[in-house]
Amino acid sequence: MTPPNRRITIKDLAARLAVSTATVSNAFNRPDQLSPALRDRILGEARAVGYLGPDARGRSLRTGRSRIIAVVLADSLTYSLNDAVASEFLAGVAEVLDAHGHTLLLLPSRGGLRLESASMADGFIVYGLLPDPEMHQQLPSQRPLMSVDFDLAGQASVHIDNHAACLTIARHALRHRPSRPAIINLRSTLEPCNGRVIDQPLLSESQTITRVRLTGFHEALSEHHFVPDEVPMWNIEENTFDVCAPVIAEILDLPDDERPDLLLCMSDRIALTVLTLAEQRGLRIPEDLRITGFDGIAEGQYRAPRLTTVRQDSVEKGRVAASMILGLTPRESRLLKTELIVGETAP
Amino acid sequence: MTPPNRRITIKDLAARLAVSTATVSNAFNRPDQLSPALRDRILGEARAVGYLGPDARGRSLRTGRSRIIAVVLADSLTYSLNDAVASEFLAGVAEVLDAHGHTLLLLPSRGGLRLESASMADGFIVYGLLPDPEMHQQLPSQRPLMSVDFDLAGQASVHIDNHAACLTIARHALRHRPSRPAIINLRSTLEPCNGRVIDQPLLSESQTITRVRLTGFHEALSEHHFVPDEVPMWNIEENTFDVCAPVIAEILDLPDDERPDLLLCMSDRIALTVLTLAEQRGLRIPEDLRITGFDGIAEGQYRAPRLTTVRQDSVEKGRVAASMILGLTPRESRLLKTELIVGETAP
DNA sequence: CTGAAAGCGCTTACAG
DNA sequence: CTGAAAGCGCTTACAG
Repeated sequence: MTPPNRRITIKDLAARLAVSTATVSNAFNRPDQLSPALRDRILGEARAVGYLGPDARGRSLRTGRSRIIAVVLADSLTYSLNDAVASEFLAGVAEVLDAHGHTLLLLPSRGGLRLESASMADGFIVYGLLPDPEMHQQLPSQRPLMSVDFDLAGQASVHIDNHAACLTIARHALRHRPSRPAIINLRSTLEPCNGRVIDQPLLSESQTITRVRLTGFHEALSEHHFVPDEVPMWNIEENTFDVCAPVIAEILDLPDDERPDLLLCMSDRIALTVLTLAEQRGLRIPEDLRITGFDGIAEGQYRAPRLTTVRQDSVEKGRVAASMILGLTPRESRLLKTELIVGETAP
Repeated sequence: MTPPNRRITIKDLAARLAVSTATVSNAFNRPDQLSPALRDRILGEARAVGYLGPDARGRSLRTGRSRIIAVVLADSLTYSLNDAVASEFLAGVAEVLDAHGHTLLLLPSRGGLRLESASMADGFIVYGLLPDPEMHQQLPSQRPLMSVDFDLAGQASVHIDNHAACLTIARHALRHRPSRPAIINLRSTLEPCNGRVIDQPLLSESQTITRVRLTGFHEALSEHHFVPDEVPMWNIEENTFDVCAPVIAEILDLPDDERPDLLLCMSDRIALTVLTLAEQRGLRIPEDLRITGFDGIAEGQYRAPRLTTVRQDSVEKGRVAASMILGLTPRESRLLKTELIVGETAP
């Protein structure tokens, strides 16, 4: 009898049944390679002794494949898991992986990639701009890699058209001409800045999609005869209520004749924080303040007033990325559609 | 020269440097086992040829450890990733794993466990009640296993005291005596039911924590001289806005003299949906309708009116589960504290 | 301080 | 239809 504590292997099973390990393996993996009777005998014995099937460690070493796909998250795991946009993206990835017998490994990128387990994965999806641009070179170069929401030299990527989306929503918002439009950026400055942006240098368009969004806003402002450089801007370092709140309080607490009456926000999280703080201050939306967001998260739509925003289909983004990494879809860069949602915060 | 396409191994490196594979391995894993000079030479050559370090597949087969911990999610991955409570839990797990050089594998439980990759993991955290109670037997029995928010025979678990928490919040809510209290359950019926619960049999306390919550509500109602069985109950099958909304609309659209004036909800998601739909109908909160939630998610607090609810620290729950599975904390069942949060929906 | 050798559990061409 | 054998990449006692 196999001692209960020891792990049971294909070899044990083969010995008990006086067949070869190849036959046991075939019983699990290639039913056509042995007679049904023998297969039943093997699977029956496996059940009887509590053998759950070939161990993934041996299998992955032998075959070179683990059926694990890693998503490398530029932001911390804590942030990513609590952010609606990132969560939807992951749900889309997981959905496709699951449907094709793969599982999802979550890899943080802070403090260097954790190569030990990373080298387990069959492919990598890098989500969002990595803190260190060289970091992707720490990933096994022979395995498929793709990026989402930013570009990695020579790799396929999935994007939305941030410029067009921002142009569209800003044009919509500006049809009702504001007296004092303003912009709230998300991580757009070269150096961290949580507050008003005056002369701080900004990241370039190739460095962050939020800079591309800014260009879209600016273009629409120009069309409406505002001078983009004169439109006040604030910047926010992390897309969470706690980090947004003080900056937004600063904006809303400006004297009435300085307080913006249109806020173009780079995320729904920012816009929702504006909404909450504005309501607390008794400002009327949209009469006193018009607000636009970006992303189209559920929280912005399942409330009154609903957010005017651009919906990006993050779930679909995840599905596309997963399909490509599994090779179900040709690995080529894709641009996904966005949709203007007109809510009550900027009708 | 190693052909560029072929994976580089410790063996290649050893050959190039005319040392043994043991020494190359030691250069990466046990710096004290070789001279600094030799180590530098090895690591330098590794960098030069693009060798990223020992492959996890070989290592995990040899050592029997992968530094991967799997979280088995009772609900679908899509739901779990988009649910605030589950996301916070995962964030807590990920935080501790990350700090200790481990990574997180997400395993859905629908349609049977995906053993192929599951057998890779060093340990398992099962979150929420599995669809099939026998399912955990499909997990390797030699590796650590623990359950969260439900019990698995003979395994450690992490819980909150749902009974006490619900007793506390219901007592608070009932201090202002309602005319028509009612309860909105979450997945408490034996057969799926999305609507009013009249005679449907309920799950037992050992089957679901929501039944335990119900008992807490009932106890407080009794104390306040209500007859629990006469207090109307509704049930909701999935904790999402879309599934909640029709049931809640049905409740709020009752004639004024039948509509509850206190709704004890088993989750913040339910309570927030009540709030949104009540506001749309022009009901005054809390004058016309008092609402309590459960969970204490951010979305319920970063708004006006804030939800009266019980805060459970899901992040901490994740941290505790991860610490135990890694063996940093003794693997024994734990009961975490909860806290009553008095917001404006039931002052 | 360094190396030769065994073996983790598995799958796969190949031979019979 | 079945089995003997090789080898995936690695680490670890052990010998020198």
